[in-house]
Amino acid sequence: MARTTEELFAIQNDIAARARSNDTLDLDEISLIAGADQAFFIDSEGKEKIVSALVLLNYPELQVLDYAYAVLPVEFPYIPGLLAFREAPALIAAFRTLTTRPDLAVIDGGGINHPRFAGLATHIGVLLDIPTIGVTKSLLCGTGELPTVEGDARVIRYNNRDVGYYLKSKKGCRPIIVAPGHKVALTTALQLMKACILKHKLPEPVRIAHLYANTVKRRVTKRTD
DNA sequence: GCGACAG
DNA sequence: ATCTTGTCGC
Repeated sequence: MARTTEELFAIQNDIAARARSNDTLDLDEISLIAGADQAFFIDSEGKEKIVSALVLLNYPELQVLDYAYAVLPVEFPYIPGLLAFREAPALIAAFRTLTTRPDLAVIDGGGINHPRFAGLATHIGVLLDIPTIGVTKSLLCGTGELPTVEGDARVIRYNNRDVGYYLKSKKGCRPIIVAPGHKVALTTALQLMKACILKHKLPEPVRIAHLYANTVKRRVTKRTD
């Protein structure tokens, strides 16, 4: 049976309480990073489906080592603040197909920069017990100045707490938002994402995962006659 | 009550 | 997120 908003809020409060804001890994212990992103489509039966795509990269080289994905029916609507209940199931299914465990997962979605400090990245990190960082292109909540110089970052605050950063990743591009998800410190999240910016606005893990999500989507929606 | 609101 | 071609700028 469907759960009430109060129950979903309670789940998020519990996840936020279980989330760790300190580093669990030393920077030099990170060698395998996962990037995650989702794409949606309507199948031949008119059913809405979600594609959760994962890409594995070595670090700090950032070369693609492997890909993985999962396609599931969508059973929850998009509601700001409750994104995890819509996307986490498929994302977790995709992670379960991996034979190796990444040291860190960069997820396209928020982290602790969330009304209840439990965005998608935090949700996934706590449930799968992996260090995570959330990256988004727009803000759900919080405030912060917008950096204008490439490479510069400004803290984002919410409820009197530092919850992430605006990062001017490239000239001519609006700043992206970087936030800790689970088991990664605030400054470490920023440092790592800066190291993952190559020639594009988005960090390599999520940028490539986004491309792969669309590749899978096109593949599964391609007519087979 | 009104507006804002990750993907 | 998704519907969609070319085009201007870094």
